[in-house]
Amino acid sequence: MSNKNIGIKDVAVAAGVSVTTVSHVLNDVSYARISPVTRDKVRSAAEELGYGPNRLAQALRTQRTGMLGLVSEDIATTPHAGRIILGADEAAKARGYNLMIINTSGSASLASRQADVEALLEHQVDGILYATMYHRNVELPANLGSVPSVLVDSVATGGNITAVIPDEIGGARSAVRALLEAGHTRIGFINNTDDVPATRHRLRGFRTTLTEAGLDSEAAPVESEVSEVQGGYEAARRILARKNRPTGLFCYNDRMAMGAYRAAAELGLSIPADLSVVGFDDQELIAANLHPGLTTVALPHYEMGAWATEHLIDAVEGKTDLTLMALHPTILSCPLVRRDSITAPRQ
Amino acid sequence: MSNKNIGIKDVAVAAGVSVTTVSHVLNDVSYARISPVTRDKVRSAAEELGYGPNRLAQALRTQRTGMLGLVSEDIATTPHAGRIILGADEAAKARGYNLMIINTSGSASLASRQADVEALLEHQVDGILYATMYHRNVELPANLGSVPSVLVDSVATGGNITAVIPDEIGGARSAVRALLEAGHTRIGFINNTDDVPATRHRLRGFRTTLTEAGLDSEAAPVESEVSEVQGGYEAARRILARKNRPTGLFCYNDRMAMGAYRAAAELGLSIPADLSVVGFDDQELIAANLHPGLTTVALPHYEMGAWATEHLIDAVEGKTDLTLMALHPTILSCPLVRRDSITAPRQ
DNA sequence: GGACGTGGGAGACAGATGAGCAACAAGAAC
DNA sequence: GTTCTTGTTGCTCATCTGTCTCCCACGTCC
Repeated sequence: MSNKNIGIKDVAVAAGVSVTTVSHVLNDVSYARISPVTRDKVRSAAEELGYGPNRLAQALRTQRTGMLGLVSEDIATTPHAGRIILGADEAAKARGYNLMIINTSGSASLASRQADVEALLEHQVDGILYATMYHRNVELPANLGSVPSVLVDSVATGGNITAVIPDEIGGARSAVRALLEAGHTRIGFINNTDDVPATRHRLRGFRTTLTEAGLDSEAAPVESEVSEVQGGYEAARRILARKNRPTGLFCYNDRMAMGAYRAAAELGLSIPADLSVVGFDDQELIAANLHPGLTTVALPHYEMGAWATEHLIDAVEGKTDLTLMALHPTILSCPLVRRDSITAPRQ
Repeated sequence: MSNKNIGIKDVAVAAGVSVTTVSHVLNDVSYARISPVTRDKVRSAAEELGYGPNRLAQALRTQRTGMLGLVSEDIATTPHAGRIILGADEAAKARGYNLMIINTSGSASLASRQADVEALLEHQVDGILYATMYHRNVELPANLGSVPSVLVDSVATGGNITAVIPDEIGGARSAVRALLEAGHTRIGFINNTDDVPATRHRLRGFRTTLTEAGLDSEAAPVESEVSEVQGGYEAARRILARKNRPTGLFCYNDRMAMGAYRAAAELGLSIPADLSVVGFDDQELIAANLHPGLTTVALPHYEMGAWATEHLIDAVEGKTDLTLMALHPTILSCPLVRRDSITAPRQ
């Protein structure tokens, strides 16, 4: 209930002490020697007046605003942004920081990205989180370097900025292993056609896991399409039309898996009895609502947001040297979320 | 590329004038009389040094931070939040403001909401946007009143705070009209069981539109369930099992419509040939990806975010008196988004 | 006359703002 | 023709915003 325009000096007058003393008491300044009685007077005066500190003035003096900037791509179009923001917000709140958010578009010009960062800088944010909406290489605005910053879900083209990304390969391996463990020996992969790291990494995870299991590429067909429902449908039609069709299907993402569901339905194949399916992304809206529920690999967006914030704050407070972590991106694992789309193949 | 720690006084030294003059020039102070020559000197000095204003210091003096607080419910769990944020961010950016965002949970205690607002207040935000994730009545933290504020997607229990909400009734009417215009005369409604305004309003829109069309309640069955895919499925099974089953179905939301799709498929009913369906919400992930694409009613989240921000800034700048608008919530229309799930009924 | 216990004064942070001052010109009074 | 008045232009000084922090002051008791 902090009434605006109640300052430290109003508290000082009410408590009958100087502003210095109020500041000392309220901030628990270690070297200040003030009697318990006075401390009480100050504290209760502050309470009664509904005093709340003016963080601006504090910041001006201490050179620390307690604000972190977050520039996030495509806030509205993907649910991933929300999870990053949530992770960042909770981590920040836990340490007394707040988030200033600016949206940018994945296709925004470098100048516009730079203007976004500039706006954050003018507000004297203590650090900046730069979040992209899918794991890829981005060119960063130059002014980003003027405060500690961390990249979320991508790595910089130039390198040397701390970044946190998902373990695409590990996620793909978990997905394929789940199929393997259920007993499948013919497993197909429906991949994306975009040339992004995820495309390559998920494929690599798929391949190496099957190779290790002794399954050759004959039993591991791959079809690629645009990573949407329609693409998934088409790729699934193709892959399921093969002579020796796979009994397990790993899909690049949940949307493509949704397309695969439709393809299977049209072919009279029931999931999971005739075809086991695994997705990627764990988009609740899809994965949990498909019938049967889609087993999929979750992207650690919340965790990346929290990790990045945690370490950014450490850097701001001088507890960490980000440049040391900038050599290699930190990789967070992608856990498998089990639902009902996998079972043992008909022998 | 504003280097930090370059201040107005550095510019003053470089330009060979006083800081006052620099301030006058850079802010285009109307009453300041400064020669064009001096103005140029100042501006180019600022440019060269990469000067950027320190908004904190400005704010301390002017009592205006250029920051708006946005407390948003459940950022991560619904795509709606993202659209509100986007609308708010773009409107704010266009007028030189930035957003400070705090997440809260729909189920958070009043004390915790109050703490969120308090944090915003300590940062001296100029105004606050309070966004809930579904249109309902909320109890607001008391300290919200200390700066101009606008409610997004809800109305306050106490009333008298400016709010903007979607036109649920109009949206429902559009949905039903679309079915009517396609020639349907037996139209069912699958409703939500939660007691929220949307439930009542969509039902009212449904009823009045049909009554106006001369269709009695016999031809307009309603079934209610929890507003998820499963609930939609169950309600659809019931409604489609009726002797004279409807040929058109209006669903409370897209998730329930997704359940209806499944029910139809199981009954061998093809959409839209045997059953036309309309949803509500326009959740892209579902509506655009269902097969056939779901015709649905869009909620104006982006527009509400933008409207609220626009008017909040007007209030902050004294161009509007929010208390005048607080008497009745502003209602934004919900447009119908046509896809492929409606056609004429088989005669 | 130190040591100790208590507390206060005066910048500084970065910039905004309105009153005020110097310099000069034109017009007026003598 | 000199001095005074008045006005205008161009720019600066002092002060203010709310808080922190270094340094100093005052009184008391050994």
